[in-house]
Amino acid sequence: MAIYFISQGRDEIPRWREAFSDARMISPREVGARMVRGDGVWVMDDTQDWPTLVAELQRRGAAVGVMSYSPSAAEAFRALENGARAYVHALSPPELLRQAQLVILNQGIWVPPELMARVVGGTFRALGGLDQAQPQAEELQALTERERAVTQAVLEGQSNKEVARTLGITERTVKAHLGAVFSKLGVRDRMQLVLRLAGQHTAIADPGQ
Amino acid sequence: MAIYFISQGRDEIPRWREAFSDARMISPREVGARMVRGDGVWVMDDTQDWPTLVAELQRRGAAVGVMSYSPSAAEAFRALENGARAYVHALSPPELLRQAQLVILNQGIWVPPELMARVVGGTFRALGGLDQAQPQAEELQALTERERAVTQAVLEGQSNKEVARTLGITERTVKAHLGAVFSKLGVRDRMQLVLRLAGQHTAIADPGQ
DNA sequence: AAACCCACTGTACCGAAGGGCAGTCCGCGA
DNA sequence: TCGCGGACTGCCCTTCGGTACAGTGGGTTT
Repeated sequence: MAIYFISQGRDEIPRWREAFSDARMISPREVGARMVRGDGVWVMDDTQDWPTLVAELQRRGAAVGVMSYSPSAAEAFRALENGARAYVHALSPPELLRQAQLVILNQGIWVPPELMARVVGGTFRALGGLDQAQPQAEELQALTERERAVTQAVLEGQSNKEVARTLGITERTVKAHLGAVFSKLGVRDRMQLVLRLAGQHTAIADPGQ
Repeated sequence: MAIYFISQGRDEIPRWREAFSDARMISPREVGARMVRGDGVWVMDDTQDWPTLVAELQRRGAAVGVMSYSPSAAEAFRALENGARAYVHALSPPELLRQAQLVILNQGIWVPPELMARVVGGTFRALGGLDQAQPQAEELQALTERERAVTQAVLEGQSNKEVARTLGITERTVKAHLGAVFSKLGVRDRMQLVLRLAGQHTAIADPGQ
């Protein structure tokens, strides 16, 4: 596993040399031939067309980090969107650089604390992180109280017999409720029910076990 | 630096114990008094009011990760919004858990590859470099080719008869494969199978060809 | 050649799941 | 008062799901 550093500027950064003593300076053209899956590559943002380069390296399995002398949230976004896993100030202390290096080599994302909130907050919502969560909750509104309770139990993997016992009713009644749920939600059986509502159980009122 | 684990469920996860042998199970009330700045805390999403707990722990300087049996983009978002630095499947292989642990202790963010794109934005081009990091793929690698195919179909809600038709085999054979899957993954029936692998079927769709 | 894994199939059994038909109780609105 | 919907139940039936027992055939390893 090798570490590479790419920059348009001819001089390397002392901090960086101090942080990664075994790393190698390399040109944007060379890196394509040298690097292998799992390598770490740090790209300075003064590099020609760095977003494209980052995307390419990432696609080929490298853990890519972007460095900048003048960090900005906008540029951090561009870096991350192109597959970079880290975005740091080029003059960060060596310990911090090593830390970021460690993180990205382990499939993590590293951004400066002050940008953290915007990275996790902004994009996610913009992309609709909550996409189909609402529709499902609405679907459940069509169910009666009892039907929801039965559905909840089924979503926990309980059999009809178990549901009957936990709700204090007969297995036949459980089947009756479930039948209503199936037709209301337009599913065939309990399998398709859990498939449709999987991961959504937190949205249903929790009976408290 | 200590590692804590918080869950409402009475049983701890073998995977987790295997990953962090020196970690300690702790209750939501105890953790406030015990933990100090820099500690790592893993919170299961079955914990009462976990988002608030996560926010509080994060505010006090802990590296917090959230675990779930049924990961979803929406829940990952909630976790990160509340200050968690990792969001992982509770049944992830130990190496992966240790990896995530390492990342969050170094101020990084760790999310499953399939959620990465949504956290970071843009299209999912992270696939190439991350294929070996998929937790569920790990889980399924113990299965044979045919067993995976059957599992895939079942995870789409197909009945045994339908699976048989789509794979061009007898229903009896489907049952045979499925039985093997059950025993290998330690589940009782298809219900448990779906509950365990739901939400990840997209990830196991392609390794076929 | 023997041992083994994988894919595949049949017969048979039993419990789970789903649903039709019928009926009871209760509360609520017209 | 009647009608209606929700919750609840019994009986009965069919299909589905899971498994035990019992193989066959192909491929690889020892």
